[in-house]
Amino acid sequence: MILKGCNRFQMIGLEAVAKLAQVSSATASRALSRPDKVALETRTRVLQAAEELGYQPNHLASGLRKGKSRTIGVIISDILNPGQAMLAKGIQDAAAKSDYTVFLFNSDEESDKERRALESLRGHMPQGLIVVPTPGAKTNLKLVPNLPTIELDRASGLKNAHTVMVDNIGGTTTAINHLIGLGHKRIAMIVGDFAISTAVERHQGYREALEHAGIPYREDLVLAGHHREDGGRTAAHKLLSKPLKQRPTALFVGNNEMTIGAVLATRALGLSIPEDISIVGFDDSRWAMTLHPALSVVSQPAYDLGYLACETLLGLLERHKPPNASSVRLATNFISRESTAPPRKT
Amino acid sequence: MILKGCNRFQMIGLEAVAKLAQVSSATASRALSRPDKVALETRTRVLQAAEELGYQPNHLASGLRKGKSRTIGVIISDILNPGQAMLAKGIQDAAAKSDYTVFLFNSDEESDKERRALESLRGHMPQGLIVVPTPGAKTNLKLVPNLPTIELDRASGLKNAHTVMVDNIGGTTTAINHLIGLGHKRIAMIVGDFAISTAVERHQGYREALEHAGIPYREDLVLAGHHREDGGRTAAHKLLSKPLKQRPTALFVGNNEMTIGAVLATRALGLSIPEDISIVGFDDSRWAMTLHPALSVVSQPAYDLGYLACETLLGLLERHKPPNASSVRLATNFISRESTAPPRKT
DNA sequence: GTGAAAGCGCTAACAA
DNA sequence: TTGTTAGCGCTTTCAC
Repeated sequence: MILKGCNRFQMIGLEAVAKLAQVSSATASRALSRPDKVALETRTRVLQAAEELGYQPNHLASGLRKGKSRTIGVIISDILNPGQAMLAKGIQDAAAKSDYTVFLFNSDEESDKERRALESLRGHMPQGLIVVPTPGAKTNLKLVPNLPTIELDRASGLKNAHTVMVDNIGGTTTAINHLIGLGHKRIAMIVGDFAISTAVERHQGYREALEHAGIPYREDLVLAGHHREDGGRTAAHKLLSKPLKQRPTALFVGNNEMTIGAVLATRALGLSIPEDISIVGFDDSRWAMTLHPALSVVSQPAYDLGYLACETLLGLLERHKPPNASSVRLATNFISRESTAPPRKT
Repeated sequence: MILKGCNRFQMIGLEAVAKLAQVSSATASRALSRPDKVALETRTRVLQAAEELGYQPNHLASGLRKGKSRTIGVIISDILNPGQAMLAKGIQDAAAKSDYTVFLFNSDEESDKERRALESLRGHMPQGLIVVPTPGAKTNLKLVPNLPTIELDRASGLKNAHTVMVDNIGGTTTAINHLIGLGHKRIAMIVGDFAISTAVERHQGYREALEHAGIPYREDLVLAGHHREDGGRTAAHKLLSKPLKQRPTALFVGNNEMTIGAVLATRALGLSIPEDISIVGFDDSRWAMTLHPALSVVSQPAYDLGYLACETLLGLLERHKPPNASSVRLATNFISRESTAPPRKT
């Protein structure tokens, strides 16, 4: 035990500050965290001492004492997905503004990883949680009862949950209406996993828009792509291999990854966008913009979504009694680029 | 103080486990964290009690006591950059494997944000740090002396630093040699900020490759793009607006963001890739693949880089005396796609 | 192999 | 307004 403190890189404690300022450590603590409870003169002395010594509070100690830690847990589904990364950034920025620190995890859409993340998190005593729930979240979240939680981007289905999401139905109907407006009748959709609320809602939006326009819903034009590029490719391939008369003239794809697959499948089949097939994706990204032709998309305010989720959570933490379940919906924005055009005359 | 424990969502402590197992809390602690110091029979009893109560250790308490917390800090430059996101993912996965938890921060390449991140981090007593250093890191890192640190992707310039980077020089010379091999003579480069080591190294690789081939280095063919899309666009515009005889026939761009700008500038000028200009970027990404024509790039093993950095750090933490500064370089991989071709005959 | 007791750094009663 | 004191939950001496 020669180098006892070698692992502690922060050794100037409140005690030291208190001594230098010639007060008790209790006063020093108060001076730093509840200024109004201390004489101005004492306060300045303490602050100066703290400054001089380069004092940094030990959050582990104060967290232990207070049962709070100025940290929040964040579980997103996949940091590599630009939309999710944007969510994370919005959260980070909002958290930093209020001096909260973020524990970040990826679930990779796996319920199991989500559970493990929650287990890790638990011991660190975060004060709140923001989660993009996997299908298993309804069960997993029981691991952290009483932990104020915001569900982001989609809903786990848990009652009394606070959610921050986009208007998936509205976003989708806008996109579909755009296609209908261009004259499309055979509009296909590649949907995600119905265990995820966004997939359900986008599908619903698609259906509603068609019905509203008096276009019958056809099951054979709706294929599942399971949220992955591969799934999107396979589904698109199947849809676009139909005989010309049955082949859809427009394709709406329910998420980012699947859209890439769909575009690649289209290219592979030698079809051109938008002449042979109009395509609209959900969620904007760099590649959607730089793609040739540039992709029309329903874009989500991902940064704002993350930022708002975090602000909502921190709001919850301030008030002692969390209000009842809240549900926020942000509007999407349809961006018309080059991947949509009227169907080819037959 | 009616709902005393309402903020503590984890209330089953070691004490409770100990009582159920009919041992002292000291023994319970030992049973869980140093099994060999406890009789097998006692151990199983404790484990069972812990299981039964759903005991979860409080990392705040153990961290406080031990001066360690099973957390590491990670500061990347920008989570929205796919390469950086990939680094983060590699780190996360490696950390999770060893049951470490990650505090993630973005510096956005701003020295100031980096400093603030370090300040936040400090109080949480992370056991180590992985940082993609900003130009101010040399100063900022003094905030956390004694904190085992790995510099990732680039070097701060600090002596005795542990670094995990790619072979920027080798990667660049391969790319330039490829262009030279195609017959290019006027090869331009858009460089990054020389305050960042990768920019310096890539520039050096460019220079060396040219010299090695006997092509004179021309300052007017090297422009700074400051790492941003905008900078890339401006620089490319300037380079490609030269009279045909002086205009470069190939362009090597020093990073991701700038490459987008360069490609967009090229399109805006009505030049076609690769007929009018061959372009090679540094760092692969989804948009580079889906771009039309698909972009030839020097790709980096970003996931491995992150994973390795984290493993290196955790290795450092296990051994008590960290070894001397280490420096790891991973190889890059040149991916030839459609954006490079022989120069047009004049 | 086990228990009693001290204490990590901080904050919240309670007194003064 | 300030100091004294008693822990937060855990680990680690030091005895036994």
